[in-house]
Amino acid sequence: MRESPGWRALGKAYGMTADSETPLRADARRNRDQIIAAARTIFTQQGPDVPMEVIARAAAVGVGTLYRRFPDRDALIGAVARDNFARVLTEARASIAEEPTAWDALVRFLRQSRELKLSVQLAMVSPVAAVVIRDDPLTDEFRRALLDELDSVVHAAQAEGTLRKDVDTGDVAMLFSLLLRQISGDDELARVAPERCMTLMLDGLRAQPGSPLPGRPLTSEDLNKHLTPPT
Amino acid sequence: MRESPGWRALGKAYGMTADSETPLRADARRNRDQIIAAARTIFTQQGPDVPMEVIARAAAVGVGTLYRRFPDRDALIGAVARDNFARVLTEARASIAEEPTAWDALVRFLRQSRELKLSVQLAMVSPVAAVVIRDDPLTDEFRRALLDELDSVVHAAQAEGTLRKDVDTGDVAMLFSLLLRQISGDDELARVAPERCMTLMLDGLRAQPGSPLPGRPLTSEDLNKHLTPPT
DNA sequence: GCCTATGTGGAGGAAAATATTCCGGTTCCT
DNA sequence: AGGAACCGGAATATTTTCCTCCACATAGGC
Repeated sequence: MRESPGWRALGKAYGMTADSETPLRADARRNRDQIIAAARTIFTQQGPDVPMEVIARAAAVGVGTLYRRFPDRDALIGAVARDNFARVLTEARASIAEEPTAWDALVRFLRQSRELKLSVQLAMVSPVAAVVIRDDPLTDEFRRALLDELDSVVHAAQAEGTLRKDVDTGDVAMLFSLLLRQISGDDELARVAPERCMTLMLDGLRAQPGSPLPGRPLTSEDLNKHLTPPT
Repeated sequence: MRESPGWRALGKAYGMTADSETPLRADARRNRDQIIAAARTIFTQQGPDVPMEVIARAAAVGVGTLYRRFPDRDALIGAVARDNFARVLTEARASIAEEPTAWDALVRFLRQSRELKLSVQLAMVSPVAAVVIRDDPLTDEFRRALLDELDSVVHAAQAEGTLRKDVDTGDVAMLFSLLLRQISGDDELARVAPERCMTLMLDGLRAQPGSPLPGRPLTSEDLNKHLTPPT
């Protein structure tokens, strides 16, 4: 009868922010991290509506363990969101700090960041997750901080003359949020296409265009091959 | 016991291509069209995995009617796919015939075509639908014809000098397939964003950039408003 | 090494979502 | 009018998903 009343509610509101309650046994902590890592991957690919068991399997853990650590899906989503937003923020700051120009920082940030995908997915695509995020003050804080950083790069790039003046942070975020959905399959097309699209989109953003595209042009024959032969 | 053996298989393979079997009573035909129309809308928005009853309701029809006309989901998907591919093909040909330049034809085709969205969704995003399409010779024919048309516009635009030379039909299709997923919600952001993205992407494709963007720049504050206040 | 609080896996029953059948009643067509 | 074709949706079957529970395992202080 260890559970005092309100324990669950507290856990759900603030999550396990490292310092909460008893400091988890070593293996428990490891499992918890695996769960979040697995959920991060799967949420990115399939959205936050996948059955809990899928996540448990991917984390090499029993469903029981998952439920013990996260009382319901919302708790899990919340934890993943906090973790993910923090990562994105870190990446953004690193880009800004390490790249010579604002444009380079922007490009690096957008290119390297698979994490960003998940953030946008959680915040803007999935209605369920959006609610969870709105109700979690910590996540909300991360989100604000992130947007501040983005704002500063975007405006700096415009001051540099590398980013067109008729867009703003919202446009940039929206544009790249479109890279969300994966093409099904795992052939060359599915692998190369996102990079090419990314480059084309960056050319669209740039004040003057002209970047070379990676890979070779994808023809309609490529699409055919993607549709027909696998089996 | 009207159903001779093989009837279902035949119906599934070729679908009701207007001339199949007995020519359907008037009300039946009407209902069938409503079903396909409804399915088209819903598939576009939510993908082809929605419960059958949702489609029936949207078509103002009982589930029974739906199942009578389409023995299973695959049959429905097949019918919608044929209908949709045919529409896209028509739109493509109209664009090519009526626009003065290849670039204009391309832009019009990509802009106006909500249908295209569904085609790409069915053919490339949903694995289930992809299988159905692959197994249906008629749909396959449509798809080839469509890609031929696309090929010709793309190459014509390149010959004109309006489309960059380092892309091909596959790139164009992929890029716009990204416009698939909607942002959740129905506020200004959700309404304006797609158009802006479309224009940015076209700028990225264009040999020289410079189109004015519709609407006003979306700021990070716009994103905030989208996330917080509704209720 | 031993002991116990803490943690684990996953079977299994409850609940929800979805698919599919069936038939009394209605509508079209000649 | 009259019969074949068709309709709606309640009822039933099936599948998916959730979540609890407990016999067994392990970490880690002593």
